[in-house]
Amino acid sequence: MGSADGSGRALTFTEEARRRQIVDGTIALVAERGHAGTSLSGIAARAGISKAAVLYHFATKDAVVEATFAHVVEGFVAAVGAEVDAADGPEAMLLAYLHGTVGHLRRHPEHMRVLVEGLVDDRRGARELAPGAPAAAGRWQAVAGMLAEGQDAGAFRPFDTRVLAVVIGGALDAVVAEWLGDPAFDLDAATEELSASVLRMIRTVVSG
Amino acid sequence: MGSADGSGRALTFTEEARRRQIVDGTIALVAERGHAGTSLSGIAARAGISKAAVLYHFATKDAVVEATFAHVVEGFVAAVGAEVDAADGPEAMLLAYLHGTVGHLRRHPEHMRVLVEGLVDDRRGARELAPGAPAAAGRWQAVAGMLAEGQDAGAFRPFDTRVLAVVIGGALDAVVAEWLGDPAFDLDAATEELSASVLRMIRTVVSG
Amino acid sequence: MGSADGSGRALTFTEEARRRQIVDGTIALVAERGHAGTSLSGIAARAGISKAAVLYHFATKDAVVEATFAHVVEGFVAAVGAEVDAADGPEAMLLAYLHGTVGHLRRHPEHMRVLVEGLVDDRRGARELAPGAPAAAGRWQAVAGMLAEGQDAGAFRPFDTRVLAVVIGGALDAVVAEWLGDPAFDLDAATEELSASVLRMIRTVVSG
Amino acid sequence: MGSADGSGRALTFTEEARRRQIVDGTIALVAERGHAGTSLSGIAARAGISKAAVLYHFATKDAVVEATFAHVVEGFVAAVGAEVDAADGPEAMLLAYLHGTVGHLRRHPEHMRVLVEGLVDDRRGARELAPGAPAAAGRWQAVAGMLAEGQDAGAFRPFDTRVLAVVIGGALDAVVAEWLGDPAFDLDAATEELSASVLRMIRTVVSG
DNA sequence: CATGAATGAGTGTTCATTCAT
DNA sequence: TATGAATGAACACTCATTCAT
Repeated sequence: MGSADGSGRALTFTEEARRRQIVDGTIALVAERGHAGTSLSGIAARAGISKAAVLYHFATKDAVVEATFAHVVEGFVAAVGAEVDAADGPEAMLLAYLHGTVGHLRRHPEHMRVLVEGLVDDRRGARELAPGAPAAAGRWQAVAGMLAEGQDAGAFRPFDTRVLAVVIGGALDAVVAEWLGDPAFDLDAATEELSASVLRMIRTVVSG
Repeated sequence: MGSADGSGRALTFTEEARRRQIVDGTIALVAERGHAGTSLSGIAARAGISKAAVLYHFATKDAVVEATFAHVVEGFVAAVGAEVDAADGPEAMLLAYLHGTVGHLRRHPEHMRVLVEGLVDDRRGARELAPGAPAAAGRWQAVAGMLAEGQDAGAFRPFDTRVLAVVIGGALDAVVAEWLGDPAFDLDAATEELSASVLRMIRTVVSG
Repeated sequence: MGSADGSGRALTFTEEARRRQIVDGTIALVAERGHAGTSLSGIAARAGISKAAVLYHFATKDAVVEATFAHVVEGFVAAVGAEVDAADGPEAMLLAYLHGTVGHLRRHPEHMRVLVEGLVDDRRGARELAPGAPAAAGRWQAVAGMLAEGQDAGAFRPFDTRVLAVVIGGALDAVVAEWLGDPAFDLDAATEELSASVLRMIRTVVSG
Repeated sequence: MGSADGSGRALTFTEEARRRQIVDGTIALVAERGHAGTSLSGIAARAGISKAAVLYHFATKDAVVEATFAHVVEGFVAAVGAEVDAADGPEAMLLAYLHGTVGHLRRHPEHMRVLVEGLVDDRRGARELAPGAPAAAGRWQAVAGMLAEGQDAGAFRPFDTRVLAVVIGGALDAVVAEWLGDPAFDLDAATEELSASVLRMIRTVVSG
């Protein structure tokens, strides 16, 4: 059955390297053709190994996709988390989140599609990446947390934190997606505009 | 050859009914499984007819998908357009757009996924619904127009209209998507919150 | 069941006209795309009527093909037969056959492919036009007859008439086919060369 | 991706064997039902493997057909070429060609149809075996060469070599086809008669 | 540790044919 | 007399998966 089990046994160094190679190929492929256009043989070709080899390391194509998603999310959380942690106060944290997200995705545009096409149950019960569905239900829970903190500190006006997290998150995603679809789109300026708009949304006092 | 021509000749009543039946089935299927999970046989089964019968009416699976997309967009534009047209002034129009969109999608939740997975040219030149891509490049152009009008009228502060259209559109989509993923989500309250937030974003003067 | 029966009932004038229209379309289509590329809908489109209408007049696609073949053979036999009948003596008749065939096919190049792809039993027992098979077994029986006459008259040397009929027929077909494949091929000159060669083959005395 | 690449890498022994098995099945099928009646599933069934397995080894059905054609031509050219090369002088070479062809096709009657249905570009640009078309335009170019040599040597009378090559080739094909359609046909006697007739056609001096 | 070989289920599409009208 | 509507069977091809080696 190979080593693609969930037994928790430590992976060898080579093993780990192969998995990375496969995951990286998957990211690139999804970025190019979307999830629907990403076949196992495509992944294998990208990684320079055989289809069977991929399944030796991952048991299932779905497992590859899940691992890829996990890897991307992990990187995202780490990068943005670091920036957020370095910020002081709810507002600075929120801005750090916005800038951190944009910065990370600008550095890794191939991660965008993997990230945005959330995990969803398809008809066969298998898990599949699909669009238009809220990824993992709580994609913007971190944002909601910051908003709540800001409210507690009296810096933000009263509002439903879940709703505003969704609003801010959706706006953020849309801005990055716009840039992805049209590289001429000025992402920096847009991020500034977004930040300003978000502050207006949440601040208790807004000055012209 | 069937009647799946583009000759513009008027369709018979029965023909029109069958096409609707097929399009409706496709909408339902896309809502359930997404575009990637929507096969011709699935569509046929949904409509209670054979695969060949679907292709008798539509020449190609792509034609079915395109017709479905067109039908959904048409309905959306008609519904929201009517509400917007009935509104007075840029701000009212924008709010009408928000409420109109939410209202329409609440009445037709199955339309959401068809709408959000925009038409995109895939690698083989064929047209295919794909996620994460700004549908038809100008999905929020109407919003941008209202924003520009509001600025001209001096009611809105200065900002890049394209960027704010994207921000507002993204937020709107996200709110509806959240409700779709969790029917317990209070869509009405969220829409109010969204409206208030959007007004704060764009108004020259913001009061409490 | 329509009128496509073999009851021998006289066909109405309109009926006859429709059948001709269908047969003519089939000839054109076979000439363009070969038998394999000739579908019922192609035939119908060519004739400007519906698929069902074709089958109203012909019961079966195979029947259309057979009728087409019969029509073409009939025309061929009539044309060449007339020229042969007008000739005097076995040698003149044979030359008339060669020139008659070439002339007829030059006037009706679309008939060539219908003629050359002989009738053959395919796997399902249905009759189908297929290449490389001797059409109707006795395609060159007429030639064999002339050869026998010439031998009886002492004008031709002794040889197996069936074999030489096959040889002459094959050569004739090949010459016409060459012209069909390359219109620059000088068919008149080739026919002269063919005639001269055939005479050398069969004459008792050969001069020069 | 299978091994159906054109990379020129050497094929494994087993791989080569499978390909032969598939090609042989295709030859048999074409002989039985003609190219039009030769489907991928037919080929697979003949080879005792699944459709997918055939496509594992050959990328495309067209590739199977092309490989089959190439294999048959190769065998034909090798066999006839050897006999021709062993002959001395244009006349002997020509006779060797006739006897070589007949002998080879008698030993491999299934090759006839593959050989005679030449490679032709069909309307969709794909390559397909089609009837009635001069295979590869120069199917009898070798014959034309021998005829020219004979003329240069003064052994053959003057004539257009292309035309006589077509005539001789057509006659040869027809003789073999006649035998194929009727095994009772005495192929040896026919070949002798053909040879004699051809010599009469081309020799400067004809005796008796 | 990795692969070549194979497969069954499924893809969209074409085809000749049927039948109610 | 003709057709619009529908269909089942077949078509070439793709896919994720299995398994002996």
